[in-house]
Amino acid sequence: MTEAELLNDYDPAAFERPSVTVDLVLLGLLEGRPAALLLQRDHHPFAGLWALPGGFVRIDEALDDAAERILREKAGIGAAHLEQLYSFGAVKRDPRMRIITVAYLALLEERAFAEALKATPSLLPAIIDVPWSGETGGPVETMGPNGEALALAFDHSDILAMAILRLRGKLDYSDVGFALLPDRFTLRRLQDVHEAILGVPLNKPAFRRRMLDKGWITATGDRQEGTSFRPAELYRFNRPL
Amino acid sequence: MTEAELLNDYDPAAFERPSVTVDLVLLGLLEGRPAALLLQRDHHPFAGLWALPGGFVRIDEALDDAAERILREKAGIGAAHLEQLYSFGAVKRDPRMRIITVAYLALLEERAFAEALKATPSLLPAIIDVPWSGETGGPVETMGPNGEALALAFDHSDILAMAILRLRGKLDYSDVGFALLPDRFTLRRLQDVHEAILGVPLNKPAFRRRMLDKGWITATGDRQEGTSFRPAELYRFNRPL
DNA sequence: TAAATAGTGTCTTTTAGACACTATCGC
DNA sequence: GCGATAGTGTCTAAAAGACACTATTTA
Repeated sequence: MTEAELLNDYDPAAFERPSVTVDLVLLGLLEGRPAALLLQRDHHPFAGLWALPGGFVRIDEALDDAAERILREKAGIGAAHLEQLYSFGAVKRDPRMRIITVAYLALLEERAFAEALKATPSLLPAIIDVPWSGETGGPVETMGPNGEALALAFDHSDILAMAILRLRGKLDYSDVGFALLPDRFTLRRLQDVHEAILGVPLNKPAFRRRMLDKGWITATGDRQEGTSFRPAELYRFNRPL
Repeated sequence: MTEAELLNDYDPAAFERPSVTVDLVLLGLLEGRPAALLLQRDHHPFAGLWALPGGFVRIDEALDDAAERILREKAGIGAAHLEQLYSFGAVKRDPRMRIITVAYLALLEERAFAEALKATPSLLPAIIDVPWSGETGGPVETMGPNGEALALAFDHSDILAMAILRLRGKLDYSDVGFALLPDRFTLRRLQDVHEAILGVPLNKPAFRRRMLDKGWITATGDRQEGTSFRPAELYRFNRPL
């Protein structure tokens, strides 16, 4: 290693710096299927295509804080399950300039999903088509409310695919499944969530047994209202995992 | 949103940019225990403490490429299992300036581990103490060859903890366990790797059954040599998962 | 009582743990 | 044969899938 290289190694000013953004996968359920909130781009590059909400990370702002801020600013949502997903750093992922993006996954329950749509009407809920491609997440397809395919900007379809993959992996041993549901929910709804994310039907008795045996949920004693059939019992998630 | 804010949203030059680095967790096995290769810092900040090898991401270099380059430059290793771990972006994680780091996990088999030590003698193999803290990864402790505790610079002990956590999570359904072993290995060695990473003893017959039933490994017909007891059969990993 | 969904009982299959047993090598 | 580790057979326990059955509500 030459003296110059050694210096470079310790002198950050010697390197041109990339921009860093945070992009959010705002994930909720639409008609029982996983859906992400997207914005249509009206400028170059990728004008007309759909993109994840995002923004630049400020110089005095932690990554997690940037994600929370963008969640607030772009979706009007104060709190949600928010976790870092992956960082995307291909050189030409943005044709204008070097931008590295740190993708975050935000899980919105029904109400928060609806509120985001109201707070920011330009957000479009796009259903994510989740084929059962085994554990290895194949490419995902995105479609608008009328079933039309949506073309995504940048590498955002990769980011979406990564989000689904992450969800699948964590569904069985973490609390992510509950983050998409309101405080009180029926076991059937919980199973719907799992089936939507996994893209595969599950066995009802086995599912109920698993959920109850894990001690994750507690029966409230209350029941669903407004059904035209036997109302299901409402359960609550036991916060401390 | 005001006009100025809107502009800022699309004008990256309006934001001061952070530096971005890649840090590597060079993980191998030392005396059957997980160990990471560390460098002692000789400058401020954290002079004297131990740190993960790392370097700045160049403006025309993808994140993955930066990780590979640093693997080459700092450890003299051409190829290894390399995967992105997590991005660390607290504001003051480096007291000098804003640096966001993208941590990568490199899994080195015995031979590569030894070669890295030869190529870069300043690397110290530090054994990572892995208590069985359930699935939630508690803090990890690092110790030098004489069993003395090593203090780590920056947030690097968080990064190490994340690496162990990731390994544990993927051990059972991915090929990471094999990345720490040479081409041909005995079932006992494979079980040792799993036990070292999980920090818990495993059942021998069950372990063998699992590995063979999954179709991940094939018997070579050859046997270990140079033992003073019954030599074990050598197996090979079936690359395509 | 019919329709619809909630919720359960139980049999089978699969998978994992326990543990002792046999096998095979060098010496 | 001894010491040491490789490798297996088998019982038991726990978990998951299949599938039909009962239960409870509204209309």
